[in-house]
Parts: sequence; C-alpha cells; structure tokens
Amino acid sequence: MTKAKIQTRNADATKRRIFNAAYKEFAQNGFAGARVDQIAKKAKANKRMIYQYFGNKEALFSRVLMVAYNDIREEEKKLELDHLKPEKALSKLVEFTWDYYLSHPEFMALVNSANLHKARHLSDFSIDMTQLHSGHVTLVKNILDRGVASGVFRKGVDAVQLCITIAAVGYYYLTNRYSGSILFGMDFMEEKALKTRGKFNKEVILRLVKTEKN
Amino acid sequence: MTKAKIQTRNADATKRRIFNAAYKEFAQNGFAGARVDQIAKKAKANKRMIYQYFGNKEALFSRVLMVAYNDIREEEKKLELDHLKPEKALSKLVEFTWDYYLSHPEFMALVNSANLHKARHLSDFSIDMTQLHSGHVTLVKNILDRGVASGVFRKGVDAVQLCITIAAVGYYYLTNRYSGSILFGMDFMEEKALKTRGKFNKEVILRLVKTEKN
Amino acid sequence: MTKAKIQTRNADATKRRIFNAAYKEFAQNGFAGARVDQIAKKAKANKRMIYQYFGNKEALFSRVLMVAYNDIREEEKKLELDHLKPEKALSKLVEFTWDYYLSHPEFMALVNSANLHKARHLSDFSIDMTQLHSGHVTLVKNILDRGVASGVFRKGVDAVQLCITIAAVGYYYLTNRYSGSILFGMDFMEEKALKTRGKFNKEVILRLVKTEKN
Amino acid sequence: MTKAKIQTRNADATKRRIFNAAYKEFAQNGFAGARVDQIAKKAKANKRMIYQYFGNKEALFSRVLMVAYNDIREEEKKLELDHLKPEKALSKLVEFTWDYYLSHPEFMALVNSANLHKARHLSDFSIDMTQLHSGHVTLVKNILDRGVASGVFRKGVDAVQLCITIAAVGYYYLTNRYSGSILFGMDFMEEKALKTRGKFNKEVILRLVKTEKN
DNA sequence: TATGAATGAGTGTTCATTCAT
DNA sequence: AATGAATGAACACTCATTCAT
Repeated sequence: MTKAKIQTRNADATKRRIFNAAYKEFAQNGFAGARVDQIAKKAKANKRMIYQYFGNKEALFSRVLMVAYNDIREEEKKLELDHLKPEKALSKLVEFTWDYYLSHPEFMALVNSANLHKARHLSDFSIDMTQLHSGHVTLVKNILDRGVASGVFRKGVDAVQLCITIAAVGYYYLTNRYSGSILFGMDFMEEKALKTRGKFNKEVILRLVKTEKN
Repeated sequence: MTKAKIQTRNADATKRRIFNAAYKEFAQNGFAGARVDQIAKKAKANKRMIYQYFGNKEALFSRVLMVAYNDIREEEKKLELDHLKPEKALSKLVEFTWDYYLSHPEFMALVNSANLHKARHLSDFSIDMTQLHSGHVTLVKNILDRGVASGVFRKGVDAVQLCITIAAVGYYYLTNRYSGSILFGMDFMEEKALKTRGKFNKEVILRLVKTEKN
Repeated sequence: MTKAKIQTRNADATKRRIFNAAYKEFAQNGFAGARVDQIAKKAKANKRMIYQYFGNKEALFSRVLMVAYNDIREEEKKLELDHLKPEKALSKLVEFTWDYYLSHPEFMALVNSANLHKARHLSDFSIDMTQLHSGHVTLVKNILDRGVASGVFRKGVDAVQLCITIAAVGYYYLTNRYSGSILFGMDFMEEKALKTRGKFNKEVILRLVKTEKN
Repeated sequence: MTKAKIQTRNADATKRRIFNAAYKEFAQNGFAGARVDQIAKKAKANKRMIYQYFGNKEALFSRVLMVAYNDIREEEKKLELDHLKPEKALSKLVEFTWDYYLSHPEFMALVNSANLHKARHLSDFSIDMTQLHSGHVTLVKNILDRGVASGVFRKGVDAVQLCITIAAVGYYYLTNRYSGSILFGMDFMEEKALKTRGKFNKEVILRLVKTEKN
C-alpha cells in the first residue's frame, strides 16, 4: 500500500469525521447556533481542515443538507413497495416516514433550519434535489394509481398533496414535541403516546384515499 | 387638555416598539440568529431599554413566544364555532388554522426556534401555556361530540390527535415552503397552489372524522 | 411648619440616605466596582438626585472619604486620653484603633480604594485633611512627651512613625483578613484570634516606646 | 540552523506578554478597574488570546495573584537567613520585606484587590497558597527559636503574629503612601522619609522580640 | 495532510450620565 | 424636590476565518 493511499484514506476519514460532527452540531443548534469550533472539536480535527475540505460554514451546511435528504430517499428505496398491495404499500410508507423521523430527529431540525434561511443552502443543488425527490412522488403516484385501478382508492387524490400530508402528520408532531408536551400537558415522546400517534397517522392517510364502502 | 403623547419619553410605546421589533427579528432569524442590536435598531430604541424592560435576550424571546401563542388562541375565540353545525364548524377551524399560518408565517418560525431550544423558553410560563391551550382542545372536542351526537361524525376520534393533525397539515406545508418549492419543483406560495392546499387540508380532516356513507 | 421646611427636611433626608448607601457601596466594591445604580437603589432615591446633590460619582466618593476620615478622628477625641497616665493612654489608643477598624471594616476598604487612585479624591480637601490629621499626631506626641517626662517612655521615638505603626499593626491584619486566613491556614476573624491580635498590637507598641527596665 | 524565534506565532511568548500586561493592569486599577482590552493592547496581543490562554478575566487575575505570592517567597528563599545570627537574620528579613514592597508596589495593590473580593480568586489555589506560605512561617519560627536558645530573644513571641507584624509595618506605610502623604503633610516616598521608615521598622520588630537588657 | 496561533468584527450586556416632565 | 426614560460608550467575551509552519 502506497503512502499516497494512506494519506487519502486518512484524508477521507478526517473529512467523514468532520461531516458527521457537523451533521450533529447543525441538527442540535441550527445553522446560526452551530459553532465551527465545536464541529472541529467533535470531529477531533483541526479547524483549518473544515475550510480545506468544505470551504466554509455555509457550504458545509449545504453539504449536510444534501446528504440528509439523500439518506431518507435511500432508505425509502429499500422498502420495495411495488411488490405490495396498494393499501399495504401506502400504510407501510406512512409507517416508514414516521419511523424515520422518529429515529432521525436531526433531519427535521436541519430542514427547519434550512427553511429559516429560505432554503438558500439548497439552491446550489437545486436540480439534484428536485430530481432526487421526483422519485418519491412517482413512488406515491404509482401506489395511488394501482389502488385506483384495483378500486380500493378513490380517484382524484393528488400525489404531491398526499406526499406532503404523509410527511406532515409525523413531522409536525415530532418537530414540535417540546412545545407540544407543554401545550397539551402530556409527554409527546412517551412510548404509548408515540404508538398512538403512529397508528393515527396511518388512519389519517388511509381514510383520505380509500373508497367509501357501501 | 391632554395631547396625544409623542413617541419619545413614553415607556409603553417604547416597550411595544421593542417587542414588535423583537417579534420580527426572532421570527426572521431564530433565537440564535437574532441580534439584540438589530432589535434596538428596528425599534428605534436604545439597546439599554431592551434590558430595562425585558431583562435579557432569552426573557424577551420567552415573552414573544407567550404572546404569539396567546394571539392565535385569541383569534380562534372570535370564530364562535359553537353556533355552527359540526361539519361546518370543523371545516371553518381548519380553514382558520391554515389562514392564520399563512398570514402569520413568523408564528411557525418562532415555534420552530422554541423547539430547537427544547422549549425551555416556554417552561417559565408552562402552566399558563397549558391552560391557554386546553381551551383549544375543548373547542375541538365539543365539535367532535356534537358531530357524533348528530351522526355526522364517527365515534372514537381522539380530540388531541385531531388538534395536532389540523395544525400539522397546514404547518408542514408552510414552514417548509422553501425546501418544498425546490424538492417538488413548484412554487408553494403561488396563489393557486395555496388554494389547492387549503382545500386539501379540509378534505384530509373531514374524511378523517366523517361517518362512512351507505 | 412651612412647606419650605418640609422640603428641606426631605431633601436632607434624601441626601443622607444617598450618602449612607454610597458609603456602603464604595466600601464593598471599591470605587471602580461601585455602581451608581446600586447606590440609588439602596438609598431608595432617584438616580438623578445623586447628581443633583453630589455632582458625580467621583465627587461622591470624595465626600465619603472625607467623612470617613473625619469620623475616626471624631471618635478618637472622645477618648480623652490626656487624663490618663502615658502608658495607659497609649495602650488605650492602640486598643481604640484596633476596635475602630474592627467595627468599621469599610473604612479600610475606602482608604485602600482611595490609594489605588493615588488619593486624587482626597486632594480636593487636602488642606482640611492635613489639618484634621495634625490633631491626631499632636495627641500621640503629647502622650509620648508626657511619658518621656515621667521616665516610662524612652526618648527619640518619632510621633509620626508611631502613629503610622499604631495604625499599621491593626490595619494590615484586618484589611488582609481574607488572604491572611488562606495563607496562614487559620480564621483571622475568629473571636480568639482577634483577641490574640488585639493584645499583640499593644505589646508591639509598648515595647517600642517603653524604657528598658533595669 | 535554528534562528531565534520572532515574537509572532509564539504561544509561550504571547502568553507571557499577556501575563505581564495583566499583572500591571490589575495592579494599577484593581480587578474591577482593570480592562481586558487594555491588557490585550499592552500585551500587543489579540484579545481572543487572553481567553484562549487564561479562560477569563477572573482566572487571569487568579493566576496573577498566585504568581505574585510565589515570587515574593522565591526571593525570600535566596536570603539564606539560616546562616546568620538570629538578630541579624531577623533584621535582614524585615529589611527584605520592606525593600520588596518598595520595589514591587504592584504586589500590595494586587493583595488589596484580592481582599476586596474576599480572596475568592485565591481559593482555587487555597492549598498551594497555604503550603507556600507555611515555609515563610517556619523560617521566622526558626529564627525566633534560635534567638531564644541563644538568649537574645525573649520567649513566648508567636511566630505567626510576628510574621504579620513584619509585613504590616512596611505594607501599611507603602500601600497608603498617597493618603499618608496628604494626611501627614509630608512626602512618604521621598528618599529620606523612606530611609527613616525602613530603619524604624527594624526597630519595631527587634524591640518586640529582644530580651530586656539588664 | 495537518496544526496551533492569530485576527477583527461582532455578541449580549452594563456603565455613568443626561433629558423631559 | 423629584422622577422615569433615554443615551452612547464601554464592557467581558465569542465568532468565523486566515496565517505561518
């Protein structure tokens, strides 16, 4: 193994450590609240390396956002929903979305921060983002179409609006879990409460698309 | 003969100007990104006055949050939904929620920032907040109960989950309007898109609670 | 009683409250550490009054210093040492000095602060101060002279140096009581320790001036 | 070939420059009156470096105090008083103390400031300080014991009280040199006056401990 | 590739003092 | 005689970024 390779490997490792640290720091504190010093410290890297590898704080945040969005879609692909019946497929997607948010609360914090800054950190990768996401809409649209064809789903449900709603019902509950717990006087993160909400989400979506029984 | 007070040497007016400026600054930049200097400048007040009247940045943010939450409930009360038929009442509430978020995008930004900080700025007023909000849940619960009694709504829908969902469908769309516009490749804030979403929200909620036709 | 008189009386009372508050504040925090706001608060007076009555922070400090120096001499006069035998008189003076410092620790703090600022706050009253103090030296000198005349004190002890030393032995112990307690590993302010030191001071001074026995 | 390091990019040098500047600034203005900006300026260092190397203003003051106390003891050790006869040793110690205060007036200013703050800046190093100082007491005690053994010193003189008194007679005169000059109407720092006082101090201490002649 | 030292603009906060009534 | 509102400069401290090695 050549020296160049080792250096590359170390460089890659450093870069990855910085990225992971940045991911956490941005998620915990938002873009404005995140500290470059803290990222370097968490990454056990020299601060200078951050600038070497990522340019500056803003570019690093952009990078983190892009990867974050990519990750969720990557996971989604693994579901292989095309093999399932429409109703089951949709139910599983709602469940997946909820579970993903639940196990990746940082994702929501990043998205919120991105929007506070009017998504300007996304605009560099605008095209990639749109393309990446179109797969998601197509996925939902396919399920819907199959459901309509088999008569279990009603016609006329817009796929984009459905996508948004699937995300909304879980996202809102979880991103506002702290204020929610105070306002509603209950622990939003308690196991039972989470189970209840997870089930409720599926009901919201399915009642929205299913054909009325007769 | 008393004259209308000039803006100078008027404690109440200054306090109000500071508050309003803070409201905007926090909404635009989040808690961490907000600048006390900027608030003073926007309020055309001396920075010292901010500390005189509100203590410090954190207390000012707490105050802003409390008022923001109060405002939305105050507006809600004006709807007088008890006079309306259940279905109409619920529809109007969904519409109101959507319209309120639409005309007060700062509200969502504030709530997001509060949650980024784990709602610690709310905990000072925890009790007031809970009480304030309980009225909201009761309102929804009354509509639900009336609907069940008259047979238009199905039994077993949890009022709290419904409250959350009513908020969720509008909040998510609007708070993530910037990233959404990029991801879905459409302008989320375009008039037609807003109308479409507003209508969709109502459908989501009503299909969730309505009795199945036969 | 006329209105003018009441106002005067109130004005005097306010002035006195301010003065007393300033005395404490300067003693507790030194000149630089003292806060005008705090003085006003302690005095339950409007801050503006401080400037009305005393000009500014520096002038107020000057005033406090002058009164502080005056007070100790005023108390000293009450001792009527001329009626006592030289040895007894000197012993009583040492005791008085120690007791005064002990019961007026603020005095030492004020003097220290004055010296940190090179006594510029004293220079306005330079002449008064010198005159005031000359009485003190005279007092000691008289005791010394009487002692020499009666053979109990040796000749050639300088009155000024004696004055300084009488002050020094108590002042140093008390003004440095906090650092002293740490350095010497004992509580300088404990009752027994104070008694020991008080007695020691007298021994230092008397052995210094007394004729050698034969 | 190594070259002598330039002052820039030299952590140790910068740290030392900051320390020295802080020493002066604290001595001149006390803790409260000292300005961090001024320290940076004097040290020709960036303000940020102060925080990098010392944490904050309080910690820097603590550090300065500790070193200041250490320095005087370090110098004292060089005297090698054990080789001298008791009377000579004691006389030399009094002289040293006086000379040290005279050539290090900052030391007294620092100690005064530390005591104004109730020595809280010393408490971090409480144990070190006590231990450091115990050497000083032992030194004096040894001289006393040797003197008693050889019959030149009387029995029963407490070493701690003696230590305090040796310091007191010089410290008081010098720390209050500005007010003293005004009160006593003479220049405390004039060469002759200093000589007189230096001599007087020795007399105070020696008369205190020496055996009465017969 | 990597590092620790350094920077200047800025951060929230507090100060002594003055204004308007 | 008295007040509360207001000010601007200063305060301790921190930021993202760059330099020298």
